[in-house]
Amino acid sequence: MRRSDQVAQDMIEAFRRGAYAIGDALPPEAELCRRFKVSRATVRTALSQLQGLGLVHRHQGAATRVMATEIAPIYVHSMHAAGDLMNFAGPTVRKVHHIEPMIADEEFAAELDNRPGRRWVRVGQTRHVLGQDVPVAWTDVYIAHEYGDIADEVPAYGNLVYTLLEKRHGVITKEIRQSIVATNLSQAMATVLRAEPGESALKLTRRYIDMQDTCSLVAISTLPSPSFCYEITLRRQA
Amino acid sequence: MRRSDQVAQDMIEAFRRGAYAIGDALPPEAELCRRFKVSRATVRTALSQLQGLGLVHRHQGAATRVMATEIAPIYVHSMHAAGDLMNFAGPTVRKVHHIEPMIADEEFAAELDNRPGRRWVRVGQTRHVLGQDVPVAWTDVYIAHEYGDIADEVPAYGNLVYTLLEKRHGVITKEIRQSIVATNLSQAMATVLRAEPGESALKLTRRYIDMQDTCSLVAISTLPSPSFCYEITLRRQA
DNA sequence: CGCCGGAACTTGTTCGAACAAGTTTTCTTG
DNA sequence: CAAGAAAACTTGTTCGAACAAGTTCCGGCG
Repeated sequence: MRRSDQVAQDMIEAFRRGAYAIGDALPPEAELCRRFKVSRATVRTALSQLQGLGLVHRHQGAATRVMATEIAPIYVHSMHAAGDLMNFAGPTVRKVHHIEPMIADEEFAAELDNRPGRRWVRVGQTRHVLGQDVPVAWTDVYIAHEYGDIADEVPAYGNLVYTLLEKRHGVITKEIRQSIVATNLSQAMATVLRAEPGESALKLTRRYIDMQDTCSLVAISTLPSPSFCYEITLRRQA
Repeated sequence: MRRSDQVAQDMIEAFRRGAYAIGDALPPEAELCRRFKVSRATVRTALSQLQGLGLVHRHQGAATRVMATEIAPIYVHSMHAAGDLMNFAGPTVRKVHHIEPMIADEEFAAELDNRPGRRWVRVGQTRHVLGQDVPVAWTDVYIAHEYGDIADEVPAYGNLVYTLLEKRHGVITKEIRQSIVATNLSQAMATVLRAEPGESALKLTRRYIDMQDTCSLVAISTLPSPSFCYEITLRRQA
């Protein structure tokens, strides 16, 4: 175990024991060095960890103070937009199969935004690992009719479609709601993805919500089982 | 301005200029020291910043590699630990079926932490919606042998197991890595979950990582298809 | 040809030291 | 006594160095 981890753990234990009250000043770093018999670099690494856990507050010149004695159990998942939304093994490229206007019927609206009769442009595409012929996913991208003009740009666009919506129409995506369900491959889907019908697959639905709480972009991806694993890392927050 | 900030800024500028392609290795730290005429500590501080921005990946022994050349907008998903990790419709209760020691063979270690021969205690359990007889999920919880004593406490413990690990042994969970794959129900699993064999299901694997980057707890859940949908909302950060 | 061990290389951790920069305390002075 | 200046103290940043630990590469051996 790293020495800095040992120091951090000892201090967390001391907090738990009630050695300090909230607001109390910790001993100076120099004192902690003597007490734990380590260098200042090690003490500072340990204090950084406590700071990261939200246990202490540090400020140049002032003593380190206790903010909390218990670790608040909040985890965050941060994600770089273009990054792990579609996190396959390595970069993938898009191959557009068709672009067509459509109108959402009752049933279909439930999949999109619960507004039957709304007009959309559907872009059907596959995703491929560079150089590979077999696709790793099928995705239907639904673009609201009023922004449908960007559909023609999609085939030659390397990035995710929502960034195009932002560039061309200034529609800022405020949040992304993603849901994941398991499904069995349909006959048609199995043919496109070169897999067996009935095989298990993940269905990812992503709804992009803008500043007006309107959803103008929906992407529904189907990913055959063995080729895909959806990973998230949740980090403890300050 | 701090020297480390200056170095970081210069490197970000170099990325923007296209000096490196994605996947390229950066020069070694020693080379960067010479180039910027600063100490290794300063270079490392700057590289940490780039890492925090998601621009580079660092790993002991291997060269630092470029992950992205532009700083992408970040979306965060924050979550209360005990909350939506297992977010079914309403609260669920645990029902423990068996507790047994085991040793990870080659194949199984791949599912856990890639350390064959490590000893674990397996707790097999189902989850039930309050008052319902049919389970909504089967979960195998793997506890590292050195903390195996907490296994006996699990059946009567209402919370998630990792909080027990924290309480009894002071093992702080720094991050949770969750992966989701689609699978078909095995005969045995179908029987327990009262479903049809071959039906699609989600397999959730959660690895709890502590401060030393060690994994001492793994939970593998199987959730039959229609009863479960995994939802996340990602918000743009301020 | 493939496998394995070792050498070379790269990043991670810790040490001791010095100075910079901000805060708190003490003391001087009006 | 109060206000301001100085001193003492504390954390922040950087340096140089050494060793630990992991990865990559190359060459020898079967």
